[in-house]
Amino acid sequence: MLLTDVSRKFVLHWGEMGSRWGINRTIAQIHALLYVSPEPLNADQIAETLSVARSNVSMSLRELQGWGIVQVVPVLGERKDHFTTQQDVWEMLLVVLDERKKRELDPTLTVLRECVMEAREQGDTEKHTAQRLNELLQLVETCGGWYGQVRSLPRPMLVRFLKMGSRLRKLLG
Amino acid sequence: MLLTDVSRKFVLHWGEMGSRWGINRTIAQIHALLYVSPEPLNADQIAETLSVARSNVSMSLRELQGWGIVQVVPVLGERKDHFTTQQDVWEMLLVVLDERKKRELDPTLTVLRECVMEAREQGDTEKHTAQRLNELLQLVETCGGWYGQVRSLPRPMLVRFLKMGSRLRKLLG
DNA sequence: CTGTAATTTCAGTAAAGACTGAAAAGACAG
DNA sequence: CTGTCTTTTCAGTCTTTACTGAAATTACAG
Repeated sequence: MLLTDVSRKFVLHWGEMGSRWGINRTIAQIHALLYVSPEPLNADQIAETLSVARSNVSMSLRELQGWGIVQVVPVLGERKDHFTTQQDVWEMLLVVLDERKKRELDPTLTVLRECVMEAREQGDTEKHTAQRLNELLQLVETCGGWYGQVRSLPRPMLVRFLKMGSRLRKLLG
Repeated sequence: MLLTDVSRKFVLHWGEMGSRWGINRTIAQIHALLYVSPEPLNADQIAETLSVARSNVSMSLRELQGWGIVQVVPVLGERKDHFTTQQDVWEMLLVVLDERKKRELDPTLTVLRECVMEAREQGDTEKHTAQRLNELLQLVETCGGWYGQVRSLPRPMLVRFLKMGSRLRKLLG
């Protein structure tokens, strides 16, 4: 299995972007590879194509499955597990956002709430801190709530909403 | 300079979150520290409070200034540079999003456009790749365009928009 | 069961990223 | 200028994270 020029370019860039957003480079590359692959790949093919150890692929695939963007598919007449990724990019985006919300935003909300409470208990000593942290908490809560709203829109409406461009302003104005 | 319990908790958490999003832990901690500090701090104070080398603080502050979320403020009767961060959290969020768009989304757009073009040049060989990459490109373009729209709303309208919760659905329905 | 293929685990190692301290450069009062 | 205070740079080191390969485990056909 050899990557074409275009695929290689994409896979490398995707890996790079991943690592800038706190996602392991190899994991992002595997994801990219599966995304452009016309058919499901098995772990050996992935390892060979990306020149990484078989065991590394195994761990990375498990991670991707944990994120919910890669799944095992059976291939007729093949004993090895084969893997694909979501073909619908919007679904993929939402799944990733959900996961990051759960893993990072929600814990931050919890910590901020605790901090604001504790700061208030300290009275005047922490008045300023309480103030600042509360502002941040409001922001995070607002964004989280908004995301929940958007998330619950039926898919076509969501896409329509994002595509509506300059009409957004009119709508609100 | 010793951190209070609340501040320490917040600073540590913020550092942790930063590193999950591809931002150096120390840099995020410095940002958090400045955010809760009632008055501007100089580099030595920061270094002492967070127990990191003075030189590290220097580099990190420079990075934060590059992101546009920390600035130097002169303090009367003080020779050393003092630093603060945006007090308006919304402004802070937008500045960070702008910067990440510029650094990560825009380059990705460029690469995807190139890839789609190159794939199309290959004709049938890369038909599938062209297809997949184009879908991704559409997604990124849509999101980028949408952000541009939202970004250009006057601040109060933007906040109102994010806070509007369940009315969003009605508005679109 | 037994043997073979496939996958996972994990201790050890390699690579990447972050940090330090010493030295250089810059700023500025006298 | 000169001397002092401040900031920056960067080579070397340390820490963290990622990766490998050998061994253990699992899956399953015969």
